[in-house]
Amino acid sequence: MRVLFIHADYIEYEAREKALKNAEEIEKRKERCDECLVAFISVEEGDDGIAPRASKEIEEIAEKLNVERIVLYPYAHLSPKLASPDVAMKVLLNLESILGEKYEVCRAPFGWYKSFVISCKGHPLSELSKEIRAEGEEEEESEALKAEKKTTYWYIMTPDGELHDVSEFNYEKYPNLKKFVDYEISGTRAVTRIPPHVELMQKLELADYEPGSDSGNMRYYPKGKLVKRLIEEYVENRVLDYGAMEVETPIMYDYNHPSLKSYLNRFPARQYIVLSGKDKYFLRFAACFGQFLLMHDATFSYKQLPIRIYELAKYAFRREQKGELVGLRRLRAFTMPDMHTLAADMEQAKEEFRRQYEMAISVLKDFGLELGDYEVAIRFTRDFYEENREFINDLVRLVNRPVLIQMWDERFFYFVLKFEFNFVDAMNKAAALSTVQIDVENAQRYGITYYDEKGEKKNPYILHCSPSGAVERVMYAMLEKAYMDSQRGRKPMLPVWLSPTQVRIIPVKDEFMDYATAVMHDLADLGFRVDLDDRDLSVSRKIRDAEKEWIPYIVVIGEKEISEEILTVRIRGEGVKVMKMDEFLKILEEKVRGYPRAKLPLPALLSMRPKFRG
RNA sequence: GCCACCGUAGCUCAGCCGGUGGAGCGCCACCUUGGUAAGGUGGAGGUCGCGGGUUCGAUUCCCGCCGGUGGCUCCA
Repeated sequence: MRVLFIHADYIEYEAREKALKNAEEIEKRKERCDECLVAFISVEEGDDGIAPRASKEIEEIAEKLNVERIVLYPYAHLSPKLASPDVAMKVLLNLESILGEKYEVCRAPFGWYKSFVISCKGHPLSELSKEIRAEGEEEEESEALKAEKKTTYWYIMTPDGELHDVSEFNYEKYPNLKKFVDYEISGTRAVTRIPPHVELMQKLELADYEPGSDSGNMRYYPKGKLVKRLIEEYVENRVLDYGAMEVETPIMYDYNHPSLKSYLNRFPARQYIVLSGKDKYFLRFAACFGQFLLMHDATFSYKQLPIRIYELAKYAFRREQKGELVGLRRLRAFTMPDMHTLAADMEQAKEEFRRQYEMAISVLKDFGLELGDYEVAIRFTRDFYEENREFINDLVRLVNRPVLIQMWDERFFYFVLKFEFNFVDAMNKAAALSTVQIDVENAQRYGITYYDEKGEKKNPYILHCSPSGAVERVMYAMLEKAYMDSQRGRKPMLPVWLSPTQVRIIPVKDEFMDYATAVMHDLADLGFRVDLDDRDLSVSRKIRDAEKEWIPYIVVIGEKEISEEILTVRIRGEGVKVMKMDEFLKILEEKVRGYPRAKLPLPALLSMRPKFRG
């Protein structure tokens, strides 16, 4: 709430005409008040419960000025983020009644165009403005947080189903789990350097900051765009194979939509707001809304369940705090594969949960991320655990390693069970990748129903699943992992199917260019991403550049290769090997089989490529 | 959002206590035709993040803003 205070000799105002359709009805159009404190007030978003606090602030000033009369004057122009009229009205009425106990209060009518004349006293304290923060809201939030902390229990569960105290567990064999636990519970951080993946995303010309946009909205260079698209395609294929139906839903939603509103209000507002004329919309922060609204209108029966729908939320928007944004790890606009499964009952929900858990493991594996690169967290309510011990144990047994468990006495969120796979990066920070949750709340909130055996309407359980997590975050994890590999003396690289250039051809002299070009075309025709370094540079220099690009296969072509019809291939991380073309093709084919394919994202001749970054 | 640090050529960075700026890489030209991580010579390129202030004079000092990074908070 923003308030402009004027200590006045008098104020006169007159309501002229309605500014809002639902302006309040008034009896007396004209008012005058002498020797008073006038408070021009803008009620802002989130001010719902602010009246008691605001009245204290106003009283304080009134006391200092020693006035008996207070004028509450609704004045919208102090703030760009006004509360809705009904909220503002409520707050003003509240203020009026609280202040009315001690002061004579005039309240100027709400929702009218008014003319006014004011005489300001002009002494040092006679004019001041104040921003009264909706601390009530913050308190509530921290109360909820405190409550969560009070009734949260942390354990490590071993594959035998045993729960161990987090502080007593022996982490010797699981250093990453230790890092993850520390990060989760105490939030330990002790590093001061640019995250490795940020330097890499720039150096490899994958992605970069875009200062022309809002922070946390990235640009992708051709190579980065390719990698991103391949990841998206891959996840999409997996989800469709799993049985999901792809849909597309809007990226913005009515701020005042009833079901959406109650969902939004459960959390501190972190939305991007879009104004369309006078109407307010928020940008989606996940694909949930669109899919829920869509399923609300669908008709289906228990025989069709489970039903799975999927969308690649490009983008999902979250206006994270400035200080939280980092490279590709935490963004304000990101790409989220989001699948929702409607399940008839808890048994079916559990069955799906388990299958999706396994799918997530397999998906990450194809990005080169293995158990141990990431740690498993499983979170649930105590009730759920009591009824499903064996089910939980089974999840831990499946990964065959200790898992972080968080258990709540009460349900704070919309889910009763959730898992995440948390990647532990080079700076010992953790970031969630895959996740699945069993939602027991939103089917009701959105009025999603199916017909059961008796023909009665029932709310299904809803599973939220992102088998990979945000696409940008997958890129982040791959780059961080590559960096950690290089620290251990291994050559950093992306999986071959994701490498922007899979094969680089380097002719030893200009005269071999025709032959080299022919080799390039042979490979390209088979769907591999091949390019050719035709620049006027030494062979070793070209090799160096290719290595810096993490190219998995470098083929040098000279006299020997041409006369003997062989290929000399420098395989990343393995060394130089001489082979026949068909042998090379076999190796390549094996590396990309089953993965999405795409064309080279840049001109095939290196001499034709711009430099996007240094 | 709060606190701290940083912002000099496309990139990475040097520039002491105020007197209008340098290197390497990259780019362009020429020479060089090369065999598995940098061949040589020359040239172009800068409102020193933006806006104010102090000063005869500011890249340098002060304030504000923007952007990046780290910490706190947060992470539906």
